[in-house]
Amino acid sequence: MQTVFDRLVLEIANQIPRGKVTTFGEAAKALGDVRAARAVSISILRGVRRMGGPWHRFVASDGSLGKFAAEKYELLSSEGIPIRAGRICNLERFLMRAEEFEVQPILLKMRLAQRKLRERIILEDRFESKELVAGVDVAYGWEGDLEIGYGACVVVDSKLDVVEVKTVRMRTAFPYVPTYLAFREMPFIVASTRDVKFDILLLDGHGIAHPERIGEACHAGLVLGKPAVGIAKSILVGRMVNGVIVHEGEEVGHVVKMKGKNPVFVSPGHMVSVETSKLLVKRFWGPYRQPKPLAMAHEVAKKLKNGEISPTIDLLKGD
DNA sequence: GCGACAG
DNA sequence: ATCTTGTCGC
Repeated sequence: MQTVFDRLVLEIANQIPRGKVTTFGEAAKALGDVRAARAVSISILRGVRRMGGPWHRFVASDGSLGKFAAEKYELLSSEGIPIRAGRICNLERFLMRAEEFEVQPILLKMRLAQRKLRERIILEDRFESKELVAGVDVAYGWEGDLEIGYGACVVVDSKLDVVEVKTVRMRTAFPYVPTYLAFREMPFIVASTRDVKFDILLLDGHGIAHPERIGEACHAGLVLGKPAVGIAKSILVGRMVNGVIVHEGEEVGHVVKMKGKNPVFVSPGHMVSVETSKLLVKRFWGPYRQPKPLAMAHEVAKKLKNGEISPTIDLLKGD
């Protein structure tokens, strides 16, 4: 119950009267995008339920109860909701739809922000140098109902030697919602790269291979004013055509397949071309399943989460 | 059962 | 991404 998203979900929960229910999807739509349905359910379970709120008035779109069905059955039954075979009967009769909620459509606002920001994306090579490449990654964990993120930035030089490592620990400000990943991870990217010297940024996720053509790598490149490349393990949008990711008729990225490794999907974020993005990923690969800076950042973030190392910056207790 | 949506 | 025992493959 700590993020803006959690507070908005709670507002929705408090607008459902006794004898009514809503679905995770309808609540997500009220917030501006059905894609947030999963995030809504997590927020309900870890936030609203723990604080004793009306968590039971949220069900799946087919009327099934979902997690803690037995407990939810008792609570809904006592409020007059008919349930048979684990499903609400005549769901539409008791359902509150998205339009009935009065809540800030935060995801819609974020989508508009993405559309405004994407106008500034440059898909041409604009390098000062290609000597120092930074990789950033974030690991996540829960402490009760508080979600904590552990960010790591690792910089390597042209010989693939690690020249700098910076880490940060802080609370997560936004849940994971497909196509809005940047809003979850940008705070960690900004904090872990602050005062770090590098020429190119690599991160887990997509660049322009995104439904709005502005994935996390674009967002990060724009905010930091640096060339940035996205490297993902699966496709978000588009189809593979001869090693190229094609979305709505445009070439938005490449499939890079290194010997003995699973393929990765590479798309430019900012100040780099589609072609150069691919070459850079190969150039800084190393003996891992992804480019060395990313593999290292992943390891460091995991160690930080496990308490094996302490953070350069700890925003949990000041610093 | 199908389709599947980065991390 | 995280949750997790035993299981599979080199």
